[in-house]
Amino acid sequence: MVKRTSFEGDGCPVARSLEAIGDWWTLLIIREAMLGLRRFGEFQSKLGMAKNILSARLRSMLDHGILAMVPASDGSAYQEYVLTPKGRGLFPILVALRQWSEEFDDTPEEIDTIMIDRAKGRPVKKLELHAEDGRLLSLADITLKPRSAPRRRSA
Amino acid sequence: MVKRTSFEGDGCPVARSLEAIGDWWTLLIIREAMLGLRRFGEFQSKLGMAKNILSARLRSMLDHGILAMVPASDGSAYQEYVLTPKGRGLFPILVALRQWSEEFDDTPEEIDTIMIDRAKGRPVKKLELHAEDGRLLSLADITLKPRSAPRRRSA
DNA sequence: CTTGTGTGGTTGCATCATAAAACCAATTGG
DNA sequence: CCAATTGGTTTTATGATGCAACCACACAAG
Repeated sequence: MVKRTSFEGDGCPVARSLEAIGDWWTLLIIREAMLGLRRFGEFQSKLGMAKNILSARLRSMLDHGILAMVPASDGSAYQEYVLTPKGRGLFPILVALRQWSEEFDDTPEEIDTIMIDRAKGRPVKKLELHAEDGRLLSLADITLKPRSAPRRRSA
Repeated sequence: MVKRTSFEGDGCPVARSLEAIGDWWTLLIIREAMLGLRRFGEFQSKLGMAKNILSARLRSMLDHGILAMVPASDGSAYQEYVLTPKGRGLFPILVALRQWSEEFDDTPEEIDTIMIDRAKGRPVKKLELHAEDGRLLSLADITLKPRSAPRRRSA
């Protein structure tokens, strides 16, 4: 089996997230959903992607509980795709991706939008990771610990 | 050409980041690099991936300036792969992926590690997005603005 | 009720990327 | 110098992607 090496059984939470949203198009669909798109045709025309791929990704996100179908909206009998709380929880990931590009992209002049605080119209600050006591943490300040090592048979 | 729809020309910074690190294995390689792995064989045996794919991903990351080759380290004539500042800048993305899994995974008991503050040995807080004035921002509090639209030089 | 149009998909290929294994060169070790 | 390890490349098979064509349903007009 070649199977594209599913990360389902992996205990690494990064791998587990990638299992759900690591596809090529998934995060872009979620980005558009966060900007308010809801209909199949809206995603398809905005992203310019093949309809079968869009269909497969939407179904995968439904299965993962990232999107939900709501039976109505503007009166028509069609359905719409809306983010669940789990889907909205992806927001920091999108922000992190955006800010990495803003900070390190080789041709930042090609970036066409900036994220601003709606209330003040000012750019947002960088995402920050803090300790429980409030200290700002970077890569060098953290480490990983086994969770609680329950009886984990290597079955 | 089918070409997998490269996002190179896209002005969306999320797409631009995904162009560099949206591959299946790239973020896992970076995760291991952040944990201290440096050698080809270390990545290959730790991740259990095919060597040709690892080779292609490492080269891609070198091209993108995420990794660099350093000619020595422990005295041997081999080379090692180390994160550049741009590569270390991916840290918030990894944290965001991890925290999303921790918060929303359907089977969180399978997650085998937690990220802790090295100094205190306590779990870290969630990533937070703040406005310039310090207010905590969520998805509903932000919007996107065109970067520098006014200059309408007719090409 | 029949035709027409737009939405929301599915189905077939052709092509590309990925995976596993075999192979190979250079390094190191004895 | 011979053998094993490291660090890959090549080969081949299969799964994923992309495009276009097709199809089902809703809705509106005649």
